[in-house]
Amino acid sequence: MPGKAPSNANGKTKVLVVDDDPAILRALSINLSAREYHVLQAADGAQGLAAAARERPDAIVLDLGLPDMDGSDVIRGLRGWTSTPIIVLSAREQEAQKVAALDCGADDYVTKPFGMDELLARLRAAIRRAAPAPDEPVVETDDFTVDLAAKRVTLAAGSDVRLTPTEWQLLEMLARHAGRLVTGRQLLAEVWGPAYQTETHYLRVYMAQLRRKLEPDPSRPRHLLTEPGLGYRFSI
Amino acid sequence: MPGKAPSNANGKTKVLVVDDDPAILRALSINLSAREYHVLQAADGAQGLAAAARERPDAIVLDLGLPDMDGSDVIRGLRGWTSTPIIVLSAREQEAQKVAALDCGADDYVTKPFGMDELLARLRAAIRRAAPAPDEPVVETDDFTVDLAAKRVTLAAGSDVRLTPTEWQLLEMLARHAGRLVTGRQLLAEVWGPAYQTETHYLRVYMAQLRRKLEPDPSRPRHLLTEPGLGYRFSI
DNA sequence: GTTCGGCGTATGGAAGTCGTCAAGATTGCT
DNA sequence: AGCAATCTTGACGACTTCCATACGCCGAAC
Repeated sequence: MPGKAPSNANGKTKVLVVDDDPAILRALSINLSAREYHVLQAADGAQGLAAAARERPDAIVLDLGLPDMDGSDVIRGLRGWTSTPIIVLSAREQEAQKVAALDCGADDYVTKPFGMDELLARLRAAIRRAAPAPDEPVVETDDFTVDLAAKRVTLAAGSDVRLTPTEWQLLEMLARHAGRLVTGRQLLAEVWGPAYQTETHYLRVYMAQLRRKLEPDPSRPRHLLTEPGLGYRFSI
Repeated sequence: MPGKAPSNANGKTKVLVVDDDPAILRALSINLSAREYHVLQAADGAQGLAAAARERPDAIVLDLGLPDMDGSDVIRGLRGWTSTPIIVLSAREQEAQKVAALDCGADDYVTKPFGMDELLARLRAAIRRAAPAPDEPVVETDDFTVDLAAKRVTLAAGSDVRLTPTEWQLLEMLARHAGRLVTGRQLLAEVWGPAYQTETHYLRVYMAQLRRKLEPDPSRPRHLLTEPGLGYRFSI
């Protein structure tokens, strides 16, 4: 199936379903699982936000009528740090609410009762759109090469470098924005989760590890540069 | 208006509406024009494809019930060469048709009769998604180049300039209003916070630092100009 | 000619940030 | 359960950035 954006180990596309109605949760879960999606569930807004931060789903199906939070606030909470597609479900047929949700950053809006096939089609469309154009899956410098697709780093000498999962995520994030400055907040939110946006400490530790593994002279980095007070930059 | 992706000369977002019903064509045209979109019209599939190729709209609203072609074929004809967002309109409430349209590559699907506000919200959402980079904000002068996205300043000679966070914020603020005058109050409120609107002192210190780093002759600035008694201006 | 207010420049200490090392804590695998 | 790899956490010195003050320059007003 083309157009999917599998992000986890087993190659399945992760979908997070946030709904307080167990019947809907179950129906979606069954249908999505049958189509080889990896389904995560959450019963209210707080759980949904936590699950999204923890699991990094490829798409989110969100019911607006949650018991604990306003739907728009959930959307804003997600959009603060991720651009994962969000498909909103709602029992209410109020146009103003649709407009509000879409303008908060939702990608699509489906009114209950909905047809399962339609929801699945909209989900496919959303995930297809979100799949980033694999424009340049290889970033190359004088000293090493980062292959985003193969998740592999090779030194100029030819030897492969072993990176831990966290190290790789950090390097991937930097390499995807090669040349551009990436703020510490962005990196922390993406790699460790939005709750860690102030733990700048992790960044220092892991940047040091990456430099030790990749830079010819780790104490004078040529590619993994610090912009004091602002963030880091992958310089080719 | 954030989120738009103006692609033509006058800065408006181009929307192509393809529908054989003159009433809908007119209603959409009026509503879109009122919201500062540039509206193009086509009455059947062939005209629609031709207009899309000729005009490169930023989004397309497509009625499925066209007299000359099947709707899915129109979508496929567009998707062969462009990824412009397509929002499908259809009178029929048939789920299978929605699914087919979405799987052909449509981005969204609205069933007639539809609320104008909802359609406009979906249009905004589609255009927002399609604008991956909120354009490439680069401000260039004879002596240096400011790349807002990459947070990078390069001298004409080619060397990068290192700015502190405060220096960068100040320069960014000026560059975003390039050519226009920015008052000291605005700058202070934005960079240091609303409580500092009278501390004009900070401005003098940091403007001096920016000039020293960026101007060929810091004592006779060519781009970071003082408007005595008013504020500062970034002159290209 | 003097005074005054707005502006530009220089400098030093306080506060914060960054890099490094190393010791727990956690996880996953055998 | 035990082991190894990985992730977290803490402490410290080196460095950068920020803020505050002091001083010189210039034009306008008197």
